Amino acid sequence: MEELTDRRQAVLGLVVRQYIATATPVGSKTIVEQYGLGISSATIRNEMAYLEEQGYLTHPHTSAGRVPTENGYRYFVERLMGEAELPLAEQRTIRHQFHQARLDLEQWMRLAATVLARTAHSTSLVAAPTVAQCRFKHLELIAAHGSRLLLVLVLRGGMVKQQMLALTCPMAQEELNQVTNRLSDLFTGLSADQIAASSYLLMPLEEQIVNLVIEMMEEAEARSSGEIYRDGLMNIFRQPEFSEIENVRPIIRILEEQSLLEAILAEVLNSSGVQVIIGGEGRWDELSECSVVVAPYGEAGQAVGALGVLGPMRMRYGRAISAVRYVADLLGDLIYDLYG
Amino acid sequence: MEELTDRRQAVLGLVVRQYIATATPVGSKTIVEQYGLGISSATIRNEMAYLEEQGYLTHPHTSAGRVPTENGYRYFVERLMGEAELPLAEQRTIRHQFHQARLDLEQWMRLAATVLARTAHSTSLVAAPTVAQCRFKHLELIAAHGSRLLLVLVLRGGMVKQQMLALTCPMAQEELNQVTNRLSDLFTGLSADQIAASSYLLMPLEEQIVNLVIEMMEEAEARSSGEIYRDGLMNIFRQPEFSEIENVRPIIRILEEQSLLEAILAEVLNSSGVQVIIGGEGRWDELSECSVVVAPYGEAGQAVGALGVLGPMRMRYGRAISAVRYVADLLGDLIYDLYG
DNA sequence: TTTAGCACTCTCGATATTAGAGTGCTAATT
DNA sequence: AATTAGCACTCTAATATCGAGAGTGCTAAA
Repeated sequence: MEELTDRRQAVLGLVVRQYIATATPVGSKTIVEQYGLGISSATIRNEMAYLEEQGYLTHPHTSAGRVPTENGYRYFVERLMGEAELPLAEQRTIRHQFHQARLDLEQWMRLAATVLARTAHSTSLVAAPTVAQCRFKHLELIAAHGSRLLLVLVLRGGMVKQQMLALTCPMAQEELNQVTNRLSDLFTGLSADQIAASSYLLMPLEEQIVNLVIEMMEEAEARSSGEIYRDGLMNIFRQPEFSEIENVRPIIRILEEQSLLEAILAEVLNSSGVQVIIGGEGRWDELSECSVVVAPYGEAGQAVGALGVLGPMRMRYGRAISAVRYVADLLGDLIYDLYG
Repeated sequence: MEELTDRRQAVLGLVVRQYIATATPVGSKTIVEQYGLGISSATIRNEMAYLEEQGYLTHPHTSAGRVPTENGYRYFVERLMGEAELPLAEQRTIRHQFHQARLDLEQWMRLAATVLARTAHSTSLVAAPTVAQCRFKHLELIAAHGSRLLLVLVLRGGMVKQQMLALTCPMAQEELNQVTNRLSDLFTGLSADQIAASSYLLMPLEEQIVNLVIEMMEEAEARSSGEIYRDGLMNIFRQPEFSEIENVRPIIRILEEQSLLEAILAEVLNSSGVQVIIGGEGRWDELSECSVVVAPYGEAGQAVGALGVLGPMRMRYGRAISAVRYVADLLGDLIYDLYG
């Protein structure tokens, strides 16, 4: 990405902004009329031709205005757009909404999705955080009807997992309490691996329970276990580029295909800060007409999740980026505050 | 809904079937060619005119074939379609999928949504069951970092709720255990109302916890607390009637508007058996172009949920109804088996 | 009661036409 | 050397026209 003269940068910036605002190819005359740079339309045409040659703009057809290419958008986002923060009033509103929600991760996820969708006028995606290595904190066994058993597993950090279990023969709650106490003593603070590696003498029942506990802990560590919260699907269909159903189909597919979303969100987990993926960038052709703005949140190396928005390439990047950044930071703080 | 002669019923049935299959207005000639009733096209035209007069068919325009009206579909579903069961092979596949999933309500919900969407070729909706009146079974208080407290509430029937709680001052796990024991003794088997009405002498901490417990139990009883699982959004967009984006918008709105879905699903909770709502039936104009097939599942009066599919009016009702019925029954059995 | 026959209506696709927007180039201007 | 006015040229998108074809409703005959 080479240097452009100031004037060319200005022209590129204006074309991108104008196209984002109107969804219509922008002509040289429009630029002069809207933003008059003290320059004639002919000069702008020359500059546009140069920018096209360099791969920042295209023509839908001979006699139409210019449209940014993926590279054009990228240059815009990286060099021209400038940093923006969410307006303070909006920040306050968002913060307020989170603080008056209950201390509950699931509620927060849902709220984050809603807030992001509304703030960025896009479709939002929020993946719950997963812990890098979770540790046993507490186990509870509760006799249910028949020989059913409810196993409640609490992990350090406050994550709770539950699972029903069918035994071969019913057990009294008394016995279960003994098992609970014994296992809790043995395993408190251990990771799944450590539990698996430990070789205590276990009774068959205990064996069965321990295996399930290990399985549950491993699942908690696995990405892909978590749900992905979505909102604002409507927003994306309001955009004129999706007035044709064929353009909509890939989007729906993306949003329904859990694994694809996970792949995209996983990408960002090991990095930090907001990332902008424009038009799939060759790696995801399903996203060819879209852009994604994502960021990880939470404590690096410990519990991290990812959130972001999905919209047409013609996205208001400033707003999207600042919204994603703000919500990610906020959610990180809240989680840190809740779970330590 | 008056009686129709056999021949008129036959014609209506064929028109509906043909239209469902092809999405094209069906003319008298098509009927003769496809299904030859030993009758000329002119006679069929007469019968069609009569059926139109009675409100079972319409014309998109003078020179097009006939299209069923909402009443036409309703007559078809109620009188002409006949009962159908899912093919045994398919039943077996579905049952197998459920049995090899884990004993976990959430997994089942998700699976039910997937299976329904695939089997009925529509968009599916599955609302988790809510209990009419839930009863306290077990409470666990777990000290978290700082003065945070994790409260795990188990209800009779195996539902588990968790909630973080911020105390004014930190408490040792010992003390918490005492509180746990005391409250568990007092409240086991009681409903939220009964707990609220009981007037034991409680310490401020206990007071706080009890209030939260009541709140959690009430929330568990409230409809609208539960998530609604969806799947197969794609299926609906494959239908030719949704090739225009304007027709799609209301659908998306329905699927995003939690409250609307709840209203529809709630409708069915107090009835029993599969219900077919064709074209909103005047009550939901958002559904004007769609049909919904829903059924409750679970134990009436105890834990009931609802599930169904949403598709174009031109839906394969036989398949949809049998799929919904089968999955509802299966899920009911599984839940009964799991929770007693 | 059914049906053959026919005039009539309306849609859908193809084709033609036109207005307008925007470009690229050339020659003049600064 | 850079900028700009001017103009020919291209392409789209909207609109109008037209004919083929599908399907109806009606009438009169079987």
